[in-house]
Amino acid sequence: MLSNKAKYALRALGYLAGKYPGGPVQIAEIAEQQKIPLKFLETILLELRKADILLSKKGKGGGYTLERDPKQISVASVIRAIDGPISMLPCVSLYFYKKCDDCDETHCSLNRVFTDVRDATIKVLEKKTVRDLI
Amino acid sequence: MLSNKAKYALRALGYLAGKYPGGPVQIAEIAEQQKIPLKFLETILLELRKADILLSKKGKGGGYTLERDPKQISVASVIRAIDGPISMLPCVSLYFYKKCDDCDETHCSLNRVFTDVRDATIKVLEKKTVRDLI
DNA sequence: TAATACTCTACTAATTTGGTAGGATAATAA
DNA sequence: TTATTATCCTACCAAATTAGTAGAGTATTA
Repeated sequence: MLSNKAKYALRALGYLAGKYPGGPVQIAEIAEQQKIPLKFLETILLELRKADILLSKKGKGGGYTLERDPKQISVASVIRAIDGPISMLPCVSLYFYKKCDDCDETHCSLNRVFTDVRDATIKVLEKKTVRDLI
Repeated sequence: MLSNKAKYALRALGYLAGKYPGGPVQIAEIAEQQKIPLKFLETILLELRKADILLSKKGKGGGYTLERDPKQISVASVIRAIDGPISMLPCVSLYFYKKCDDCDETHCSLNRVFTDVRDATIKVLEKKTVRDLI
């Protein structure tokens, strides 16, 4: 399951995609329009900026904009930035790999099964973009 | 991510599949062979029995056996029994559906995206069985 | 009737989730 | 230069979930 945080992130990005290209949009506007708690959204957008998904501008007339065209931002990258791994097991994760301590991966049947699951899931999530969230 | 509990469940079922068909296998044997905490495994196997995945027999010579042929037990059904939903959003879940309170599903873009993700993931998980976990 | 092995309820500690508070910093404009 | 705007950042907190453990109860068999 996606966390609430990731859901908010995707909703916020969909909103920004709807305004792309265009000037900076303020957190407060996104929070109000998408009904997301303002302070929570602050921390979320900050993370998305650190993940090179958003650009920010401070001061009057400031706000957030997408770092690039909505079609170039995959849903997979957003989930990874907020929730971390997409895979169902650490030992099959591409971006958050972690060795199992109690199995040999070349022979582990769980590893084999969940590698296939990962491939199927990620194939869809890499193809879907923020453009699809408008 | 799968919970530890689900991982243990799958490992235990893989072990039982390796002995199928055959007499009852005791919790203690599974726990030792698969290095799963005994008392934790007790609660897990109980849940799998209640989900009609395992049969149990009490008393001397008792233990657990698969309820049916390993090929007839999907990995999807095991995950659902232990962790619950496989989908990434409650509003696209087939077995654990829950309405979003803040979006109209027929028009919600998140719903559309994660329905496709669900279909891809579940297609694999329904095809994989406990037989693949031996 | 004693031993075996699952059953069940309840409890606990650690981690994660879903936020909030409040001040710091940077940009703009009067 | 100073007020205003809006993001940045650290720290905190409560509730929920996860990962187990404890211990007594029940059914089966020999």
